[in-house]
Amino acid sequence: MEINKKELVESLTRGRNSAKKLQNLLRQKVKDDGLVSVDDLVKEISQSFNGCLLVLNSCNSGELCRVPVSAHLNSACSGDQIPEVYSGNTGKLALKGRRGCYKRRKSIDSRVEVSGTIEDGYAWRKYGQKEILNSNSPRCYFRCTHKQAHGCKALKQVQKLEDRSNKFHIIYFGHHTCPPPIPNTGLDHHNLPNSPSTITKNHIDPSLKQDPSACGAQSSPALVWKEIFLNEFECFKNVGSLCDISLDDIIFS
DNA sequence: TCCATTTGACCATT
DNA sequence: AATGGTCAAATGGA
Repeated sequence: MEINKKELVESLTRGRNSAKKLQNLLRQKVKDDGLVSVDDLVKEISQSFNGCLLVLNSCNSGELCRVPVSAHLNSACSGDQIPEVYSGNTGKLALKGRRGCYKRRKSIDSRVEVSGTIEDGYAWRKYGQKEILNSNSPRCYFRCTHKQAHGCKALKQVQKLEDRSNKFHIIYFGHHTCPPPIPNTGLDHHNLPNSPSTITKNHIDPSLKQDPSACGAQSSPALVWKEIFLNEFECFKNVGSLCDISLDDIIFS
């Protein structure tokens, strides 16, 4: 695999520097004084990772292809503005009058996978399905099963690819704030249902019923960003040629 | 009874 | 007006 390492390092360095600035902003709660805005930093970080991933993807290696999304759902709306509307099934709270008063998601905190399986270990609940124009396959919408229990805002969209590869185009939005899944072992795997959308929280973590508060849902913004970079770094490492780069060389040195 | 899925309707965005 | 994302009632399975 031939990789333009210099270009990668430059792009990662830009991302690191921007991340540091953003981290300082978040830590010190420095208000935007006109020098650098949070939005600019976020955009720069995203573009930096885009550049890296484009270089990596150009190597055409591996079964799994992960690229950032730049063309999906461009909007200035924030997911935080989505009103909390509980399911009619629970009967806890139904803001019927506000139905549809939601905002489309930002594209910045999203990523794409093309994979032969839609299973990722997390428990997802399907909340919608749409026929998409010029596509034979419907798009399915999933949210984290722990959305109500832990306030986890992770979402994903799954659509079968048009070709005959039996692969799926998966778009993830947001990051899990619920407990991570138990790594699959040979013993555990056969206990999981076939469809990830039917994986219940008990399959993932049976202890949740006893201690629903042990989820770490109150992550600080700085920690959330660090988690994002950790995930991306693991992705880079999996490609193979960056094994000689340590995490400390990339992030938060 | 509880929870997940289905699916038509609603509504924001383009 | 078209499109796509989400809601929520209805339904079914465990």
